[in-house]
Amino acid sequence: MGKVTLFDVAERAGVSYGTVSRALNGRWDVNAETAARVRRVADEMGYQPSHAAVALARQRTDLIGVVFPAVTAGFYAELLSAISDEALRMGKHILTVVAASDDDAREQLLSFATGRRVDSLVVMNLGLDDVFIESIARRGLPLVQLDRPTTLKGVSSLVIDNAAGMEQLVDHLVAVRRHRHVVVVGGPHGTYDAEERLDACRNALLERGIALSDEDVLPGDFTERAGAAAVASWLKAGRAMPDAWMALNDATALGVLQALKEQGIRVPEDTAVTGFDDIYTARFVGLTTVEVPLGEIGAAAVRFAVGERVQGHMRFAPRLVVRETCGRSSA
Amino acid sequence: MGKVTLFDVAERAGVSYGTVSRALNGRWDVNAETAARVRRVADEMGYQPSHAAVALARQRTDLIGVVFPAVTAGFYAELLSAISDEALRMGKHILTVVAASDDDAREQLLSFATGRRVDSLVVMNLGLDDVFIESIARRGLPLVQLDRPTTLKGVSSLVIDNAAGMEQLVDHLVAVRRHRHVVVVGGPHGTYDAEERLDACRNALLERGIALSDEDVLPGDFTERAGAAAVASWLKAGRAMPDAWMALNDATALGVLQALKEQGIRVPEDTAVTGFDDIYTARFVGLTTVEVPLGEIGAAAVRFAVGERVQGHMRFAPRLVVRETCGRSSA
DNA sequence: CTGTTAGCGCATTCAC
DNA sequence: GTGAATGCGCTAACAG
Repeated sequence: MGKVTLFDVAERAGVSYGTVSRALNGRWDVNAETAARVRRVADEMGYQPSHAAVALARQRTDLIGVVFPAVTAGFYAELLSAISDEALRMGKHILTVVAASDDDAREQLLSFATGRRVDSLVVMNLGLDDVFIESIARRGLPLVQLDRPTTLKGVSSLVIDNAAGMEQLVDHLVAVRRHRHVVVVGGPHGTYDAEERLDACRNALLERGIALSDEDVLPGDFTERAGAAAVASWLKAGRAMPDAWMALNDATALGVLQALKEQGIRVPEDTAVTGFDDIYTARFVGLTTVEVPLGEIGAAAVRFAVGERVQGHMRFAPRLVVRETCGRSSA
Repeated sequence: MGKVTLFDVAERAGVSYGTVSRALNGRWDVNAETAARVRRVADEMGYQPSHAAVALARQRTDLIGVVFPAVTAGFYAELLSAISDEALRMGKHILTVVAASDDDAREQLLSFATGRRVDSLVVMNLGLDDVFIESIARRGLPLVQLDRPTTLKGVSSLVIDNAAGMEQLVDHLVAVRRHRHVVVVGGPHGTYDAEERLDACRNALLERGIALSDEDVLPGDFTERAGAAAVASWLKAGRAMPDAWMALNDATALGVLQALKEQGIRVPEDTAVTGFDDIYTARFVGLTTVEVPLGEIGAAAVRFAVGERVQGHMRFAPRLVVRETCGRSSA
């Protein structure tokens, strides 16, 4: 119950509390014997430094702010787990904010920056523009961005190698059977991942001799609903079922699959479906997709967040996960 | 860039910084005019109080520690979202720890308690015994437990009304078609939810004239693997396919469904399957289950965590979600 | 109502 | 090596 302070330990150990501070922080200029004794006493008394006091004195909170949007909370579970893990390993903690809206996110980030609430920030998919990002980075907080590459000063970025992922998917598609006509369901306009995936997809297909016409690219927003809507609109337009549906993320693919199923269209017999991300649900619907190494990304994010090297960039390659929605290679 | 302090504001506003503190904290004993001016100046200067200093002076961190196990991280996404939301609304923040193991969790909790890292704690499914829980609650931190009821002093508990959930499930099962033989796949031994659900299930079935023999209760641990294993062992034992499989949580049900599918056993034609929780994946496999109001629970958790009323108990009723795994009522 | 004065618990110069 | 003295930025109790 009694909160043990540095002072208490000092008294009990028969030294001044300055010495205790040094001993406990493992500094070189302390008599080894004294240090050992102090350490023992502190241990016996169950001493734990007050984070608030340390933070105030040292101007450092040991807190990493992690901000992500509510809509896709499930997707970030593994990432959060990895971040928390690595943070603990480094003696830091995670202050999580699930932002209900992009505006909320901005407000929180701003408050974090000026209020010195955290030491560094990890953000993702919040629709933040460079001007804003920079304005907060300039406040001195190292910032790690997980949704797109950046060259801003003081901000690091960890991104997915979307092209590599798409190529694996297309390779698999053509390897497994002949595909002449594929349609893709896109993601939110203006977001890096959505656009890069679309481009990569288009290129990869073209290399295999499959052209993507404008009508073959359906609008989407990375949600299941958009996937289902895409199928519905396609059917309503009376167009022939394509050989494959390529969704730019798994959530969309799930929507596509569900809509297809409701229409009695069999997968993979009548058409194929691919996703991107390999979320938890994917395996239960047999979705063929590419797995994004969230664990590695999370760990790297923390390292960049706490690292002295305030700036860095990494690209993570996804890995193909073959399940049933494209059929199995007969090769 | 320049960190604005109370002192700066005071100087600029021409008052002492004690007054600024009072004005900004909206205390009654300040001249309305002065307060307004101070507030305006603070605003202009972009003043933000230093959390560390406030925490130290006020002995309060405005932080709620949320600790949950990594294994089921996905399940907590919505809960975390709700908690974060309500916390923000109350001017608090969430310090999230995804504990890799129960031992990690204990260590963190202990450190939180003695190090005054957070003001209160929300914990769930960490395999913590009462002795431990009490030892940390006694340290003065309000504790909200989300996995089982408790009568410990200083700790609140929010639990699911498992009996209500099971009854709805069983009701649905018998309403939709005749069921004579049902088998259930259990959860981790010794956990409240697992045991209460099993009891409730047994009772609910008995009331409808369906008895559960010992062989009809398969061991499990709330994972997909356990669900699949249960089916496998059942089949290996050469026993006849039951009319229904009741899994005590959704993850288990997913495993059951998958194993069944691999064996070519159709659902719901050949047998029915039920779950519990209504996780995100459930809808994509058409799982009939009960939905746990995670949003409400999360919000309530925060309220208990920050509330002056340090102790409280609530029970949340799940809601039946009918999909396909039991067939549709022909009524 | 407002200015002054102690702490809050610790890190970190300085002297000794 | 170790003790004493400052300061981190703010709250709160105290005088005026």
